[in-house]
Amino acid sequence: MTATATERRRQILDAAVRVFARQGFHTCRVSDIAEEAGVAYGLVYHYFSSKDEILDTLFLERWDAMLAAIAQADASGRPAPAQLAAIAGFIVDSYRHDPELMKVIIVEVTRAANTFGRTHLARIRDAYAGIAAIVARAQADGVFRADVTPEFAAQAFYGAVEQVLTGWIFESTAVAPAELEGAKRMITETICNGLVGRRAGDR
Amino acid sequence: MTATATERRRQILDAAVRVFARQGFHTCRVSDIAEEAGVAYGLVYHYFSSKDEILDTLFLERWDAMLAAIAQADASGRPAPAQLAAIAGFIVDSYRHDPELMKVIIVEVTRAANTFGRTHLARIRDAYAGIAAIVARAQADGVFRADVTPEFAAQAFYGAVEQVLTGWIFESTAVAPAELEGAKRMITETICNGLVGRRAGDR
Amino acid sequence: MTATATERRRQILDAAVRVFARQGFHTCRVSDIAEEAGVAYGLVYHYFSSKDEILDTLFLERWDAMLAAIAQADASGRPAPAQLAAIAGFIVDSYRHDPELMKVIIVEVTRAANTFGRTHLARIRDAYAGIAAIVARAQADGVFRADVTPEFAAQAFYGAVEQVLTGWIFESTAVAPAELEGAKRMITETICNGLVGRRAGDR
Amino acid sequence: MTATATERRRQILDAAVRVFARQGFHTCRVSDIAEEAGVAYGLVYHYFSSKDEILDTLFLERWDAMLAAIAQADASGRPAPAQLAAIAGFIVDSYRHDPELMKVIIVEVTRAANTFGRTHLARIRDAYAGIAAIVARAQADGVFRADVTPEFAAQAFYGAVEQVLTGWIFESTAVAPAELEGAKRMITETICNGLVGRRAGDR
DNA sequence: CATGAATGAGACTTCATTCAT
DNA sequence: TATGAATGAAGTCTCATTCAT
Repeated sequence: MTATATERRRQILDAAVRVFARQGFHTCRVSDIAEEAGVAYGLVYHYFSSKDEILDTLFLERWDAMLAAIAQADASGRPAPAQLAAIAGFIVDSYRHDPELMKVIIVEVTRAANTFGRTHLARIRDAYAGIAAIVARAQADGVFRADVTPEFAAQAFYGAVEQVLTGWIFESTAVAPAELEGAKRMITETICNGLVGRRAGDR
Repeated sequence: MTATATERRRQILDAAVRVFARQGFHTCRVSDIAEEAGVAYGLVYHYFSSKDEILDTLFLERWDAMLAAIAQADASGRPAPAQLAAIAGFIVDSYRHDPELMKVIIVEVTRAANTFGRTHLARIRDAYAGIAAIVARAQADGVFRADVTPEFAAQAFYGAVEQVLTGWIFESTAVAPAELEGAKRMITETICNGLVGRRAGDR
Repeated sequence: MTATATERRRQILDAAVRVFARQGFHTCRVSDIAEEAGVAYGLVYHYFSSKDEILDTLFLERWDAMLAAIAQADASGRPAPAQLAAIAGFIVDSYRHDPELMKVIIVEVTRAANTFGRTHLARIRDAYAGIAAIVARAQADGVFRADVTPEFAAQAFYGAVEQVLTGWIFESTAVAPAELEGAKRMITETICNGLVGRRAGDR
Repeated sequence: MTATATERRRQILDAAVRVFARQGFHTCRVSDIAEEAGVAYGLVYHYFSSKDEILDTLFLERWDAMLAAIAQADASGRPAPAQLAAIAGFIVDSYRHDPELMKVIIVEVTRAANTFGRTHLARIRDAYAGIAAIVARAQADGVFRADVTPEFAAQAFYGAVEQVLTGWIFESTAVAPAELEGAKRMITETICNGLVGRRAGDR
């Protein structure tokens, strides 16, 4: 049974995720990807025009899902904290589902200011803008304070999430499910209510 | 008048900052650094044993200052929010003073999970630990809530700060002083009191 | 209605002429030929054993016609200048009829001393020898001077013709019919009677 | 005793001539040139930015000498046939002095319509134009017939010369000095006075 | 006959590092 | 201390050819 073109592409993409995560984009060779995928060297170039395009593809696939998640949270009509919680949850679940892919995206793209980050800057900013929009609406509704700009709030929120993932990425061992779930709660808690304490609990 | 050995080293380091910031560590060549510094190619290797060592030196110089700032904040005896504000202020001021150096450190080291970030992992974690210690004490004093782990809080705080800097790094234009100052306030405000609102306003 | 095997071969050969002329033999890919012919990649290898064989075939087809034309001129019994004029005319008409094919043959074969020119050297020399034979007979008949060797004369004649074609080949625009006809006359005129002037005008 | 930069460049250029002549530009590898020159692979790229540039340099060096020879012939004030003889002589002597270089220039540049010939088209045409200018003046002076355009005459003359060299290039053995000298005479004789015979000899 | 995916050897070029002067 | 020529390993990408369907 032969693989279809789509399956072959996926086979190579999946192998690339593992190789990029393990060795880093710059350090790995295209031959590593081919070997990991179990295909001939040249076949990689049959499906992708360059090593760059493989990473671009991986990023765009996942980032579009991210943008969709943000859009969905925005459209859900739920309270802003719940919307932010949904976004943080989506990102953490993305990590739980495929930590290697998230490692690649964060390390090689969203934080690579001179290479892929620059290339995909507009797409990346779309995500920040989506989060900022949620914040802005909550401010207009009087739910969020107005003395923190929506753009700043979005950066702080997203930065906190990404840093938590980065912490996991730097660890050698797998992250316990409880820690993943705990992180979801703590991110939203921290960003929405702050380290000082919860408003709801006040009297 | 000939430059002293120390001055020559500094001359090369400063040139490296500009080149790394402009082109990225992997993309630039050692000859680019030499050219930017106005010295001969081989002289770079007289003062540094490798290209890596240049970046290592730049990182360690600055990161030690960062650790010192954290230690100083920790030892200041001020309230935890003020201590965190001091740290955020230190980082933002570092960016104001030398945005290229901060760009290099963030883009090429603290976020480079497969290369320099791995090399300097212990040092980087020292910073997180220092922040976490501040949080932990505040929790013990009942100033900070206890349902967010100090380690997590440190990640969130540092991640928010670094993401704000990353936003500036990705911009092509210089950041206005007012924005820098505003960021200092908003970081601490957001992390300590949350987006929902200030406790001080409650009664 | 399906194409016959012969038609398919021709279809591929004709496409190859256009591609070789446009991009050059070394620069084009077999896939370019297949695409130009509108057939599948692998089909080229069903009809030809290699890329080389395609060019070999194109050359031999045309060069055999050239040898036939020379032989026919030789056998015509007309005066040597008329025989040379017939050969020059044949070559120029070949260009008029299919400039791309002549470009390919000249650029990729007769002038490719290290590759195809070496392969087809014997065939190419047959043409020079045929022209030389005409000259030799004219010398024996006292019509042509004897202090220019027939081999040299053949080279000069053929070289002049090929250079004229090369001039056209290098031009981007089509050659006017009048220029083609003028060239026929001038080639023979120049080689037979020289630039100094026509014998007929002498007394 | 170390070689100067100029000597090293020359060493590589000379090696390239031998390799290009032996194997052809497309067939040889840069490593062949380095090996032939007895230098490290990378040094070739220290002196030349690409394989192409090596050939460009070789061509331009020689072609500029050719243009100078044509200009000098043109300015000599001698009769047109003597001027053409001087040019033919220069080219033949160039071949005698360095047959490999002339092989490379002819095979890889002046006849390479899709690659280097196209690149250097303007320079190549300068030579034809220089020869045409000599013819045109001779026509104006009534020395050359006017019913052959100067441009055509230049092509025929240059083509005859280049074809004679091509004949030598295709041979495996060295060309006898007598043949070289004979060629000089016969080229001019043929182009100026034609195969039919010399005007001067008429009565 | 026809298709186009699969193979893998090979070439150019880059550039960190060394070293002779 | 200073120079920049010299080294050569390594990597990306190309593309002729094969082959399973």
